[in-house]
Amino acid sequence: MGRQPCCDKVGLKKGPWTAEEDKKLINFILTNGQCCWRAVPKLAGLLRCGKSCRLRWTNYLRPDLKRGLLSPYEEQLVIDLHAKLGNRWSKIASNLPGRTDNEIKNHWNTHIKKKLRKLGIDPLTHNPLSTPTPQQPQQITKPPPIMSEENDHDHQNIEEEAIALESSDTISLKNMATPELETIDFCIDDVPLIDPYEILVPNNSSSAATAAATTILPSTSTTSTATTTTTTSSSSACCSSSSSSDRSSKNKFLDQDHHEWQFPDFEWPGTTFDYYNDDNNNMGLWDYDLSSSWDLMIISADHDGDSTKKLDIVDPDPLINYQCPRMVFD
DNA sequence: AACCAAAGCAACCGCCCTCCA
DNA sequence: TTGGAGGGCGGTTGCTTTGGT
Repeated sequence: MGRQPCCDKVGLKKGPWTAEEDKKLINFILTNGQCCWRAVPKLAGLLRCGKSCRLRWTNYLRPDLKRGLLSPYEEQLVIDLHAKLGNRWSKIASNLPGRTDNEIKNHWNTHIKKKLRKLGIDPLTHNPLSTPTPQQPQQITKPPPIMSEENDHDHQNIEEEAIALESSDTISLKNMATPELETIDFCIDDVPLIDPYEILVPNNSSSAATAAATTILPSTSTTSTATTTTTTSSSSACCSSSSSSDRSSKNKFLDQDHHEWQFPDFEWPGTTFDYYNDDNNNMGLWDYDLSSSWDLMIISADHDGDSTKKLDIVDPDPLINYQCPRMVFD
């Protein structure tokens, strides 16, 4: 008995995603959460395979993704993890918040492989290709800690995993949670892969992506702490876009008459999809200015006069005062 | 300016694993 | 226990961009 294809491919669109398709998918996921990818294209009005939708979301549209090149630190971490785990990109990616397995895999194939070969290292075995390279421990400036409360748990996992990986010869990631910049001994096969001038000095104001991932929409919880789930608990987020505490009658997204969630149809800030057109190819829709993007989205929906939309923005500033459900991303 | 090759990366393919009835 | 469904994962493809001539 043959295995059924993941979907009926007849009439389905393939190839690059358009802005319109992205918008539909984002709209759908934000409204309904992630659930049953096979059903997503139909429900979202997309002529795509469910698998394609999932990949597009996880690899490109997810709000907690970092964009842009891997930092030297991340690159080094990838190399070390690859030495231990091999081509298990998802495992490697799980140690790099905001990075996807696909992204890391691509980066490995296009950049790191070459870099290692240039240095006389076999990218497969991590052993010298022919003539051994003189080995020196190198120091690398560690990145700014990701210490917002909502991803504390995530961070803790990363730290634990990193420490677990810390065998005799590799990375010391202890004290990652320390807010001050430190240098740590960083010895991956003791091959210096970066020059000192290549080391980025992290900005303690925290990464934009981290900030973006921090609070997508504020919780209606009465506590002042904005909490967001970690990026790994996919099952808990399935088909849920809010926590139980969010489901209070005070929630402005809750249709009081029908007891249903009402989300606005929204337009992304800008006339066309600005997130495709950033100058640096680094700042995506979800990056630094995410909260303001959502701000615009909410305000826009609020002002378009559509009575079916249940937004009731009382205090647009600060954003934390908005009465809207917390979106759970993973 | 035009052409070509190489590089980069998003997306696809198909196998594998896990869950559940 | 078994088989189907759903999703995850790694490898590969092919389109787009970039750089060189």
